Amino acid sequence: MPELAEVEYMRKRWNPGLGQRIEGVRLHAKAGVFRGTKPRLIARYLTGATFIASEAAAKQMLFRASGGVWLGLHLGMTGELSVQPAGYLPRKADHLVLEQSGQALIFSDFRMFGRVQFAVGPEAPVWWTEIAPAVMSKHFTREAVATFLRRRAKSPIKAVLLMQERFPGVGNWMADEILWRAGVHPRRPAGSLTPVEVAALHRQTRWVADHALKTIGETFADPPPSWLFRHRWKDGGRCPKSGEGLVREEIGGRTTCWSPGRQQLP
DNA sequence: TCCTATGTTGTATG
DNA sequence: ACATACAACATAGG
Repeated sequence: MPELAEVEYMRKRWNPGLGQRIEGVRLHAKAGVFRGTKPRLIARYLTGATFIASEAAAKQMLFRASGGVWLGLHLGMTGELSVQPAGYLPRKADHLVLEQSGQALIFSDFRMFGRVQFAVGPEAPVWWTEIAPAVMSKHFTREAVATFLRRRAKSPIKAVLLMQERFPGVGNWMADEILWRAGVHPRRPAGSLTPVEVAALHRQTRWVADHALKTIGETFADPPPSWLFRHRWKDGGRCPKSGEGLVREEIGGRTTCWSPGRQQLP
């Protein structure tokens, strides 16, 4: 489920816990989402700490608690955050539960492609600070995109858009939406795009991120029917701009949807 | 039973 | 060292 805007929405779901003490921690220490961490240490440090602030970047979230405690969450493919009433009994996929007075903050992920990260210290940990600058930031320039596409010249542009080191937060549906709006065929080699196409790709990346945050990121509401998003999920969909049938094929290992009239190979 | 799924990551190959 | 391609991870639902 989660790309840039879905992640932002999920981050805010824990807002009711801000300013509240974490009275207890329940976790599934052997769950794959804790790979590379020491779950018992996480439980020990979080217990008694106060949840202070959170932010999202790319497809990740960072939760800060008192005492220099930093909790990172990645939702993988099926991760979710929720708030449940106090006394809630964790279910199978509820791998991390932060108990507060009157409520519990839940991280669940049945497929366990998500992950938990953890650090203690005065500064945000490197696994957070090394995330690429957001596509809405001033660092995401047309020139940076052009340089990156040149370095990945032979890969299909669809696969390149999924690379988090340059397009943080872009996932499968966003990549298709961006290419559709830019009028670029997903199978085009990244190095073959003209300067005009690179400019369009850069502009549409920002546009899609901005508008997804305003719809999905705020209320989890679907974007309007004018978006490819609303038509791309199953066979038989029609292009909201041209009305022609959409095509779905696997590109770069991911199901890809495009509008053949608007997005052509040379 | 078989296929698909809004994501990464390790590994093999060039 | 770098770029590229793809299997693997784990689970549910159609």
